[in-house]
Formats: sequence, C-alpha cells, structure tokens
Amino acid sequence: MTTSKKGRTLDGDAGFLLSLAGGRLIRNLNRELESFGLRARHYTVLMATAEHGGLSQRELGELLGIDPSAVVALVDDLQREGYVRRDPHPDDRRTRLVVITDSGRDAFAKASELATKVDDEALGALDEGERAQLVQLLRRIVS
Amino acid sequence: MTTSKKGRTLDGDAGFLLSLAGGRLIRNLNRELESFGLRARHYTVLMATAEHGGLSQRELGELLGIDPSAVVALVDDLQREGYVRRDPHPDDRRTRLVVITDSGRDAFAKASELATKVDDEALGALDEGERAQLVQLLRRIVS
DNA sequence: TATTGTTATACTCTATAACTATA
DNA sequence: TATAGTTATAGAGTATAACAATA
Repeated sequence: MTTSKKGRTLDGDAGFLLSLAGGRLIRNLNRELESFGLRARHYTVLMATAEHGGLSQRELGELLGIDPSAVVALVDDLQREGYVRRDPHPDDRRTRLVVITDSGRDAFAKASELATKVDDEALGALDEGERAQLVQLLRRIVS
Repeated sequence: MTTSKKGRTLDGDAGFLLSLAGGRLIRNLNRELESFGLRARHYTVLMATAEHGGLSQRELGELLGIDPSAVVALVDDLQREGYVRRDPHPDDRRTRLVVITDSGRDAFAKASELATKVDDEALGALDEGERAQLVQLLRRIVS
C-alpha cells in the first residue's frame, strides 16, 4: 500500500492519548471525592490556593485553565463549605483575593490522599523515574 | 515548616497536568475542525474506523472511552455526512458494524493534517525523541 | 437471561455575552 | 475605555436507566 492517505493511528496520537488518560483520572478522582461533596475542579482550586496565598479569581482561572465565570461557582461552593474566604484586595476594590482557610487546608490534605491514591492506580504501570519523566514532559507542554 | 499537611502542588500533579494538556489539545482541534462541521470526537471515530475495519459500536466505544449511547449520536452524524456506513453483522443481527467510506477516508486524511498541526503546536516544546517518549508513557497508562 | 443498539434524560463542563462596580 | 467579578444561558460532554430486538 503506497497511497498517501495514511492518516494517523489511535496509539500514536498524543492528543487522543492525553485526553483519554486525563479523562480517566478526572472520573476516578470525582468518584473518590464524592464523599466530600467536591469534584476534581474544587480540588484543583484548593490546591492552587494552598500553594499560592491570595490569588485573584482571574489569576485562579488562568492558572487552572478555567473560565472566570466558572471560577465564581467553584469559589462559591468552597466558600459555602468554609474552605476558602474572599478577602478584599488592598489596592483594587474590584478584585477579590481567594484565601484558603484552616478548615480548607484540612480538606485539601485529605483530598490529596485520595488524589494520590487515584494517581497511583492510574500510573501503576510506570516506575518512579518514568512517572517523574512524564510529569516533566507534561509540565513543559502546559507552561 | 515540619507539619504533615503539605498536600500536593499544581506542577507535580500528573492528573491535573494530563487533563490540562488534554483539554487544550481538544479545544484547539475542535477549533480547527469547525470548518468541517466535525468535533474532536468525530475525528477519533474516523481514526478508529480507518484503522480497524468493521468495529461494532460497542467496540468503538470501548476503544475510544465513549459511552455506547454517545457513540450512537457520533455515528449518526458521520453517517449523515456519508463518512461511515452501518453494515449488518454476518452472524449477529443485533450488531451493526461501522465501516468507513472512501469519502470518510478523504475527510480523515484532511482532518489528520489539522490534527498534526494542532499537536505540533501544542508539543512544540518537545523534540522528536521526547515526543515519542511521551506517547510511549501515555500508551502504557491507558492500555 | 444477557447483550446490542437506541432513546430519553439529567447533570456537569465549557464558552459567550451582558451587566455592575470599579479602575 | 478597560478590567474584575458576576449572572444568565446555551451547547457539548458524560452517565444512567429503560426499552426493543436478538442472542
């Protein structure tokens, strides 16, 4: 077969493989977080606020790849649970800084354990070095 | 700081990075495929049927990580465009084999070029060897 | 009884536009 | 004029349950 209409294959398509793997991890994490009443998206917001104190909602959205309008609903949920606060920005009254609470840190620590379990299951086929390699490659793609 | 409530970080979370990268690639591909009237999902169905002749809808769904009920709508769309046929299974009258048409192969070839462009843009930070390495690692995760 | 394809349905996710209050 | 947050809304994606035809 020497025609040029070869196209691509499932197991060589990086985009397909990335979204297939990512989708699985999100579904599994959602299932684990169900007992918390949270979803994977809430977990990433907690992770971002635990890591960076006092992000604006705009910054949160950019960091996590979430639309600003969606950030509102996520922060609403977390605030209702007492996991984050919305503090006023000292210099700009339009901006609200999202700050994680102590209770939010507790929730994040517990959710992290579940997330680690999910990752370990999904990435079980890789050893430590390969896993670090994967994370490095992904980091360079998304940055 | 020696407390145990460290949790995880955004740039070390494989699940987060995978879904972030996968989401970007899908969005970019959807944008490119818009002129075709197709979405990324349709493209993966074409890819699967181009690669494996005569898959049942059940098999298609498993291969692509799509719910059987969603496969119905995708195949409907592609059949309406003349890109696939639903052939009867020779031995099982419940089953319908999804077969790509010549016109479907043409569409797939063109869509593949767009998908390659999208991948090249998204994975531009990686050289050929690193990209192959990434695909290999992903393949082991999803298999 | 179990399975394939299908329909209906509901819920989540994503994206856009419009509004408000501020800058 | 432009930006941060918000609201409303529509479209896409995902998941479940139920049904008909067939195994």
